[in-house]
Amino acid sequence: MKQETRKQEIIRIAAKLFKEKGYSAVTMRDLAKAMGIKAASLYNHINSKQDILKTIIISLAEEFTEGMKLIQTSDENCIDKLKSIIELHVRISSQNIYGMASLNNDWMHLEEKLEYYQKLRIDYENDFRNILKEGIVSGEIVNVKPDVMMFSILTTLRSLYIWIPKKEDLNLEELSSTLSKILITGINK
Amino acid sequence: MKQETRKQEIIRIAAKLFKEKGYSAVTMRDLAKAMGIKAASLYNHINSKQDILKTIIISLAEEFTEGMKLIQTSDENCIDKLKSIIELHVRISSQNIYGMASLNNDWMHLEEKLEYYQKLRIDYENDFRNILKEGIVSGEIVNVKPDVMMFSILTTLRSLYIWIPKKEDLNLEELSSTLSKILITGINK
DNA sequence: GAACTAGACTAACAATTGTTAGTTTGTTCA
DNA sequence: TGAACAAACTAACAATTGTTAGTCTAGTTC
Repeated sequence: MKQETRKQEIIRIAAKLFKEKGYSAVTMRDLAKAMGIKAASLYNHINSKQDILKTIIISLAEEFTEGMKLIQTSDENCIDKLKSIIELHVRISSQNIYGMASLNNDWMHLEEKLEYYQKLRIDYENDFRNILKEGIVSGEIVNVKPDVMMFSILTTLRSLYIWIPKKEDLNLEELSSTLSKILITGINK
Repeated sequence: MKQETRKQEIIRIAAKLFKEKGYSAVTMRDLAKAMGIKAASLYNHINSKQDILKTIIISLAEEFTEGMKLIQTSDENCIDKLKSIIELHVRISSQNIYGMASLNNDWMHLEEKLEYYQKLRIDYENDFRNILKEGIVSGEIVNVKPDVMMFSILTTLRSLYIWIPKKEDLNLEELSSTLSKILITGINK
């Protein structure tokens, strides 16, 4: 088990505060207080507030991109690819509850990395939509608007970070399979 | 068609800015600039920045609560109640694209009205969950965890404001029925 | 024409913001 | 012992924050 550096600790605590109040509402003095030090001391470890946000968001976005590339190039059928995407989101979200909040809510405060982030996001959505479209062609998936299907599934997956911490008895595999059932086969009997 | 007061105009423009950058990142000078006036002039019409947020969020939250009460006390079956909830969200979200962003992302910056908002939210979720539970008992809805079902459907509905503005050719009734199909009967063929 | 009103303005405030410079403290290792 | 380093500190900065006080202007009403 690798020891957490002071920088990593600052970023972890920052993500927690960002989740509670949003990037803009968290001051460097808030963060320092949560670390038990003075604001100026933070700058021995990090370059800027913006840099913290960038680190949190970009590392997560790249993790999703890598996961999607693996799924996309696998030889699973479309339904199984969808299940793999659901597992990907459950895994990353449960491991990064706080960071996921920044990814979802504070990406617009990225500065130099904003364009790069937006490209990753658009590519991810395109890959996702293409899997659905393939499923429609192959007859695995119903022929309704792929945009609406993607929106529905993806917003649910993107919001997992809100909901996971509220469940005491969390079994990740069980959550993935329950979600797969609901998202893929619906709730109607 | 009632004429919009200056106050309502300020609130409308504020909601638009809040959607783009979040409540905390929007300054009164930003808002004034968007209105074409000076920051101090805003205070001829509104009491405080906080008051703007409160107005946006509470009016929307109460609109949802009223809608839910009507659906809850109707004599529809559970699946039809769900469809009515979907229509409720599509209608309110499409009429208040900007305000919905504040409702979803900036509620934690409410001050005196925070508790009241949270009560409305919890009550709404309880009503929603109870409809699902009734559907399970009556055999209309599959017997999987109602919490996960509610989370899945509700997060999709709560995110409509992100997605609706991107669709040029928006037919609200069509969107409601497509969403009903996807959320209720799933995407599997 | 006088009074009133809506709605803008300038100027300023006290507090808070992210950040820098320079210094001190304690620990590690040659 | 002494050099080196990580990590904290104090003090301060220039800019920005929400907001107030007081004033001016143009239109409406009596």
